[in-house]
Amino acid sequence: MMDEKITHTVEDYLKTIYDITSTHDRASTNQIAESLGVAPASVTGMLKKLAEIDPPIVDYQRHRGVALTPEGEKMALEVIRHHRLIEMFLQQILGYKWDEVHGEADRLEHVISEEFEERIARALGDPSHDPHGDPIPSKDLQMPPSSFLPLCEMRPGQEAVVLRVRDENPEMLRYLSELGIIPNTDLKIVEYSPLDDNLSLQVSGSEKRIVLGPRITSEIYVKVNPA
Amino acid sequence: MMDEKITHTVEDYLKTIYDITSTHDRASTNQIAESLGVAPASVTGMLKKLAEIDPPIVDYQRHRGVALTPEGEKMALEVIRHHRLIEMFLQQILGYKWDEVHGEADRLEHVISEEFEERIARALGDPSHDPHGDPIPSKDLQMPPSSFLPLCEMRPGQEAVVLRVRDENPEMLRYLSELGIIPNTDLKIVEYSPLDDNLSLQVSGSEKRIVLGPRITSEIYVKVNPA
DNA sequence: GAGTTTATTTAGGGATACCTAAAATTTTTT
DNA sequence: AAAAAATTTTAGGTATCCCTAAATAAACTC
Ligand SMILES: [Mn+2]
Ligand SMILES: [Mn+2]
Ligand SMILES: [Mn+2]
Ligand SMILES: [Mn+2]
Repeated sequence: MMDEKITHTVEDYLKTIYDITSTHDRASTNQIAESLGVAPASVTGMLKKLAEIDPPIVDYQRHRGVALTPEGEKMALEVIRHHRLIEMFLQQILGYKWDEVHGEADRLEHVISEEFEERIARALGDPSHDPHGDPIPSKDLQMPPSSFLPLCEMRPGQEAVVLRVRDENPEMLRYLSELGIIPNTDLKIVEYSPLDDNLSLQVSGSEKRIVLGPRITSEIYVKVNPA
Repeated sequence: MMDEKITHTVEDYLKTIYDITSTHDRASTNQIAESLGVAPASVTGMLKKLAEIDPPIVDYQRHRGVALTPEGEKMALEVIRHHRLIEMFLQQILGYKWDEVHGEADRLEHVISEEFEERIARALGDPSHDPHGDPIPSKDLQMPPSSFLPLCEMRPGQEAVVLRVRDENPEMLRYLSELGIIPNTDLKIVEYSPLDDNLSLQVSGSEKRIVLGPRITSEIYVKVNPA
């Protein structure tokens, strides 16, 4: 039947599939299992269920992973909009730090009403990005266009502005904000060491050199300044 | 073991038991079943489970219903504090009407962190009562003292101030606010009709007579003005 | 205090929603 | 075409919450 009730867990599956398919064609069972911290067999079971819903919210093909159907994508964007608006709201209105918002938003995103969503969106002036620079889908679920590259692909001489930092790791977020690396920060790449993929860089306005390993630089997304 | 994780359903049981035992010695199985909309046998099963938790959160005696233990009362007050702070927050900060806050709060109360609780309490200036006049337990879970009588016990000639209105029925709340009957409204009882228990009364400052039946007047709580 | 009524418990199920380990299968790599 | 890797199936499990019908216990009434 149409309009199946969706559980929190299903919403988390949809978010994960959305995330993976933003960089891959389809999301594999193992990728999903890894990301959600469950066994692959659990994922297979769930995917088959999601493909049986009418209308199907995923396109599942045995041994070739899943992609979201248009219906599934809408539902994923709905949850993502909730999550990112809530993060913004916690930071702007309740004074949370940027490393404290993700966990709370992960719980609240499944529970708030459309009314709540609309009211915080209005209170925040319909923001297009959350505290980590993640784009917030509009009310009609259009994702704001944005093109960024991972910092790890930058090379010496290039200058770039930080657009986005992955928000799952609070410790990393605290570390980066201590270094002054947050969305809108201007960076200059000074050195690249191919052996360990470390990047040495400077925050605009400071002389200090900062060295970051690939574990970190792959979680930061930037836009290169035109030379 | 200590520190069992409590489900949302259990939190709802605790709230219900707290509510019933505010006017009765113990809460009977059937009262709880009625209030939660489940079968009496389901309640019995749940109560036995709650009494088995270490430490027990209810004192359950076959055929004599339950009362909360100190531990259970703490947990109930914790949820009630969440609920009422959230209601206040929705009304004061997000601009909800007083009849719209209850449902949203009923979902959010189970999900917010202590951090969230503290931040909205601070943002609201540590309120002692919610939009319906319900007392909000303090951070250390003391219920603010308040003594009120149901409006239905008032008689002609008495004057009283509205302290509290039961918040479960949004339609009634809308009706009452149209009549100007909200917490802090001063009322004067004009007439009592013993046959149907109707009360005729005036809102201070208005000439208009308002007639309310017992279904409504038993949901409004007041403090009598000293004559 | 015996019978009636009401409240509660027992006994037995069912649904949902999720999970895992190990064996079997399919796909990919070499 | 083997071997390796990824995926699926099988078989079974956990936890939570809820239900009805019938038996039992307690409370109430006369
Ligand atoms: Mn929404
Ligand atoms: Mn974010
Ligand atoms: Mn609390
Ligand atoms: Mn209330």
